[in-house]
Amino acid sequence: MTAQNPAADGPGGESAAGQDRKATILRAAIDVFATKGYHGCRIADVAREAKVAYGLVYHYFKNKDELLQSVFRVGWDFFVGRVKEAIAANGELESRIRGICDVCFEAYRKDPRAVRVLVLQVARSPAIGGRSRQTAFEEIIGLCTAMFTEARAAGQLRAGMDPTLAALLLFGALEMGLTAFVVGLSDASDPAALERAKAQIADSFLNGMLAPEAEWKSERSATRSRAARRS
Amino acid sequence: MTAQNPAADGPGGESAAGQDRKATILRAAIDVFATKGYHGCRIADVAREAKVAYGLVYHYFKNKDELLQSVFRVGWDFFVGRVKEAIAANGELESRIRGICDVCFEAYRKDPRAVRVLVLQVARSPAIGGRSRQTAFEEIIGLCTAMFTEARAAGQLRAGMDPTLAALLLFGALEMGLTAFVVGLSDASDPAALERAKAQIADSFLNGMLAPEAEWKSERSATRSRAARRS
DNA sequence: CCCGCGGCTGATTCTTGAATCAGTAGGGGT
DNA sequence: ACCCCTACTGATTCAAGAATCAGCCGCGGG
Repeated sequence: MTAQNPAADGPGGESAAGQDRKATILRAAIDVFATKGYHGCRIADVAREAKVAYGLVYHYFKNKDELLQSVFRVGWDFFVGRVKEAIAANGELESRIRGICDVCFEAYRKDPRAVRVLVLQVARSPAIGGRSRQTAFEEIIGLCTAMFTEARAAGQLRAGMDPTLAALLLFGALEMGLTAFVVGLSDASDPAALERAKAQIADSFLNGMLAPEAEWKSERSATRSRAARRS
Repeated sequence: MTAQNPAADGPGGESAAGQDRKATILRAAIDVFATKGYHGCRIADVAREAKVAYGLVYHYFKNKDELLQSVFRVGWDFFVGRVKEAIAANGELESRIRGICDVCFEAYRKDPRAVRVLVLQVARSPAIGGRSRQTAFEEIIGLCTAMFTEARAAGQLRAGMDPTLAALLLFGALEMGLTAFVVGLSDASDPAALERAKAQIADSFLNGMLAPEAEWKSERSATRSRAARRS
């Protein structure tokens, strides 16, 4: 008992301390979902992890589903934002792809738990997240499809390659690569292993995806990538 | 009580009928899990789908989890078997890969529901299936890792490519490709779309994975895939 | 004919855990 | 001084649905 909250704001204003607590709960939710899974945990677990009263969770979140929803939205929006940046920051297809790989692996390095939740819990699961999962999925795929469509127009895609399928395969490769770490099949504690995996995913994806030299129109800057490919 | 007698066969009725019922329930479980998900359905749904009394489900399966376990084991064993065949039936890396792609897409064509359950429900999920998920995952990946290791020894792998990672990427691509259909992002009702996707997955994977001509020792038969790449 | 046995039934019981709610604390406005 | 509003608490309530169990039905054998 004894609600020990030294900070409270005036009426009508949002309490900074309140946002603090909310963030704590969100964080705890990520950790608990990551270890026990959405269905495998109780709200009590989240409350305990956050060191917060059971009821407070319901003070900030309508129900368990909204909690998951929030975890997802925060994590996903961040991720999508980073991917957009990676695309915008690079003009060339290869560096864009590598940028996207960077974003994924960096996210995992920085917060494996969160990635685990996104990859393992939300991404797959019919009921969980309702329509937002489907939407989110299409959000990223659409983003990258556009990128690949542009690349194809520039003649950079292997002939006959569907841009949407290209987008799917990129994330398929990334997701499975990350899953290996998440699931413990690869050694996540070794940063070098992460780097190696990242590089190899990008390499194998690119070299299968880039059109062969012969067909390049290349009004773009002369690509060093050609040289890289050779070796 | 607990009628756990496997050797018992009814007089005229035959225990074959019993196996029949059990199979019916298993089939119903696949369909229900596929549409509503493991957590999203009740045993009553399975019973209704199987047109069987509620209690009979518990007559044949200890509990809900064992039901899922059975669904998984049956489906997965079949799948792994087919993959083994595909590897054994072909001597060359490229045809083996294409064979594996065939198996996956054929399985989907034949029984989308079952694939859906394997891909969406069991594959990801910490609690579900307990340790069997982990094991099963390693089963396939190990199988293919061996294949790629062999290929690398023969100089067919791009330099520096890790066999396990190669295995992961192959299934990452396949799984995501299939997911697109499962989730409705691609048109599953169009058989041509399936064929196209299958071919493109194999192509993009192979052309990124096969070592470039220059580095080939090639005691193996010259692959037409080289020519395909050119065009 | 009746006894028992095994496949089978589905209402009943029991567990779990989500969500509620009556209430405390304390601060700031009036 | 009072009031009220927001943050917060955790025992209590309640529904869902997993698992049980008391018993039926039809047959074959004694």
